[in-house]
Amino acid sequence: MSDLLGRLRERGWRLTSQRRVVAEVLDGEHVHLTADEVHARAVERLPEISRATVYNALGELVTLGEVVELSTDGRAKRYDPNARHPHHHLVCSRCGTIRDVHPTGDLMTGLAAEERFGFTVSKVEVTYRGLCPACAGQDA
Amino acid sequence: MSDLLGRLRERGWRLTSQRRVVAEVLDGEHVHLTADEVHARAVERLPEISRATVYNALGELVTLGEVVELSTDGRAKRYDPNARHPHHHLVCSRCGTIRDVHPTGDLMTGLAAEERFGFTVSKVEVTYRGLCPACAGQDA
DNA sequence: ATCCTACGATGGACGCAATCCAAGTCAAGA
DNA sequence: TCTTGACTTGGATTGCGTCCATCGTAGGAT
Repeated sequence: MSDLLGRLRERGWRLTSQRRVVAEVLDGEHVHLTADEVHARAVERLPEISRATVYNALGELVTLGEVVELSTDGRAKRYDPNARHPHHHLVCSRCGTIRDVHPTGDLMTGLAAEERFGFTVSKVEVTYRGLCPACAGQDA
Repeated sequence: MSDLLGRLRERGWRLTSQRRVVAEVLDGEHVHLTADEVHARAVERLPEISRATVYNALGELVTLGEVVELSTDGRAKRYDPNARHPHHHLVCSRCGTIRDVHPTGDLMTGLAAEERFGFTVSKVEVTYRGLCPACAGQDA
């Protein structure tokens, strides 16, 4: 994120206290909050902020390319602020913990031309699934 | 799917007319129906089948490993019957069309040990995104 | 062929995530 | 300071999925 607020202002984003708080909450590595979690943290700083506003701000940040939306389980979407440094995800199948990962190699070349069905392919998302150390520890 | 019903019977699956219809609807390549779409098609053959039953049957087929659940867009989950032949997906960003693809290369080796955060990684899902020929055709 | 019974089906109520909307509020340029 | 269009609000609404009490039935036993 670093100078997210500066970049947004340059793009003509009207800077309200609500938007500022949402952007501040979404800062750091391995941050993958749901909209409700973002709202809960935003409320700590700005008690009257509404859910609708959080949804609006998140949607705009996604459109602007500053945040990526993840749906790793069919439940609530999660918002990842690390959009400026492309990466993939490692997800615990039991507890849902998510880590950012940076696999090596060109993932794009694996898909042969005759397997593209005429699509113009523009990006690849990779999700590794398994058990995190804590969940692998507990038997069963 | 081929002899899905036979395999299910061997596993002690009680074969009801409802389950048979759900299994029949989920047959073929590049089939990625939502639960509601499965229900709609099932109703054509068995008018009184309920949505709850379709959800139950789909959930069981997923547990049995005969069908995989996809959430490519955060909207309704989709059900892919091709679970016995592992594959990945190519999704149109505009219309949502999904094709099965089989990329070459070992996707697992790309993830360095120090990038695994102690996880025991058991599978990898790859989603290619882009525009299908029809959507790329229309300008805008 | 018939009976039994445990497992499956039903459908309406419920819950969660997300979106919509009309009315009120405010950031930022003049 | 004023003005205005963009933003915020919260309650209603929608979409997707699950739950649950009741009814029905597949398939083994006789």
